[in-house]
Amino acid sequence: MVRGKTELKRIENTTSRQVTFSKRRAGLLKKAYELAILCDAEVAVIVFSQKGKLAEYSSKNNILETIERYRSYTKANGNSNPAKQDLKSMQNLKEETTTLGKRIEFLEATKRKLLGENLEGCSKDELNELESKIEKSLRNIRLAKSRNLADQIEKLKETNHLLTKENEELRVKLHSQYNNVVPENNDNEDANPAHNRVDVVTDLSIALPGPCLTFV
Amino acid sequence: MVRGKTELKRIENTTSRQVTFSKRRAGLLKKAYELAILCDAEVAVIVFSQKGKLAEYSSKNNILETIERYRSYTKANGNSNPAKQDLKSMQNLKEETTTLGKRIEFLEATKRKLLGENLEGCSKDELNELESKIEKSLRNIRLAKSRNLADQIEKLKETNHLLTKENEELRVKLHSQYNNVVPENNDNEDANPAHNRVDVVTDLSIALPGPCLTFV
DNA sequence: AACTATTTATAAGA
DNA sequence: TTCTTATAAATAGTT
Repeated sequence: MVRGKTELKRIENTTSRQVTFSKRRAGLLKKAYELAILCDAEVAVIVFSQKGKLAEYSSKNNILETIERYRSYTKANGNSNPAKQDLKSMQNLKEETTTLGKRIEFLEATKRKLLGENLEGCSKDELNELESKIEKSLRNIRLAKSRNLADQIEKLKETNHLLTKENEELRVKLHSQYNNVVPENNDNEDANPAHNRVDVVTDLSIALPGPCLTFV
Repeated sequence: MVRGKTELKRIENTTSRQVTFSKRRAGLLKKAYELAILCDAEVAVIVFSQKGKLAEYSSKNNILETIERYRSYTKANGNSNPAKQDLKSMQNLKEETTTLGKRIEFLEATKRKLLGENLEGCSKDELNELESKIEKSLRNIRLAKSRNLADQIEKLKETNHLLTKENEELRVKLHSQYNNVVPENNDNEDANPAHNRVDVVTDLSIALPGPCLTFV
């Protein structure tokens, strides 16, 4: 690898993954070829791209020879269930994979354009359309973010409300049981009621035995 | 290869052939592994040494999976007896369409998100990431638009320049052949030189017989 | 198995 | 896709 060594993990960018795939596939097949020639070895390589495209290398005339040798070697043969299938449905399935492959290609191209990549071939009209789509998308995303924040605030308020109520109840309870232990806090300089509540709870945890409320 | 590049032919010295085999076999398997990881490809490698020792690499749990996929792929391409087909191949093809279908589903979901649709299930982090991607995309699209416009302007200027020259030549020609027919236009009130040129050409088409310049 | 001088492979950019 | 180029990786011959 080169130009800042690559980490050994899936390349996320589709384009560069495909380019790297082409190059490395060629490299792998070349290495296989050299190994076979230089060392007189029997070598078979099978590669399927993500789109399902096949590439292969075989030092034999037919790669199936090597595969058969492999089967014998591993004694894993003896499968070959000779149940037969209809040619027509086979062809249909093959056509289907082709169709699906094309759709994947198309979707990947669309995705790249939406991400603002590979825009070289786009006409003015295409660019304008793309721009308005992306602007709309951005509005939607920001809307979703706002909603997300609003929801969060709503939930926090609710929690806050519940806590306040609970707190109030506790305070009342305390007041009735330990009439003179809990300070009224009327003179407390901190005007933030939340702080007052925390103070009360803290006092509670000191004043009362057993489990107590804590804020997590 | 190194230290005076090796010729691509069988290494005759047995020892060095074996040593080279070990090194290169390791290299080949490593390359296969990297290709599978980096490019998310399905790779199978089988190597038999001259002594018949087996080495293999497979990106799947079992190399037979890839071998079966290979069989299906080549059969589906019509490389085998068209009358009968193998059940296994059929199953593999079905699996393949399922895999491709899943990828399509994923790509379509990605596309919808990029278009700002179906954002309900997104977390805050997802939304932020999406937003920055889309902002980047918008910048790229606008850049492409600017380039597009700049190109257009450049081309128009060029055309303009050519037309001006052509026009000038025609005017000279006219002047020499019909000395008194073409007006000098010195008193023309329109200060726009482009308009002057069009006037001249228009005059030309009226004054002369035969084919004339037209602007398309 | 290590070393190291060179050749190869290849990532990024055009 | 193909070309170029800078740099990482592979490896032939040696120890």
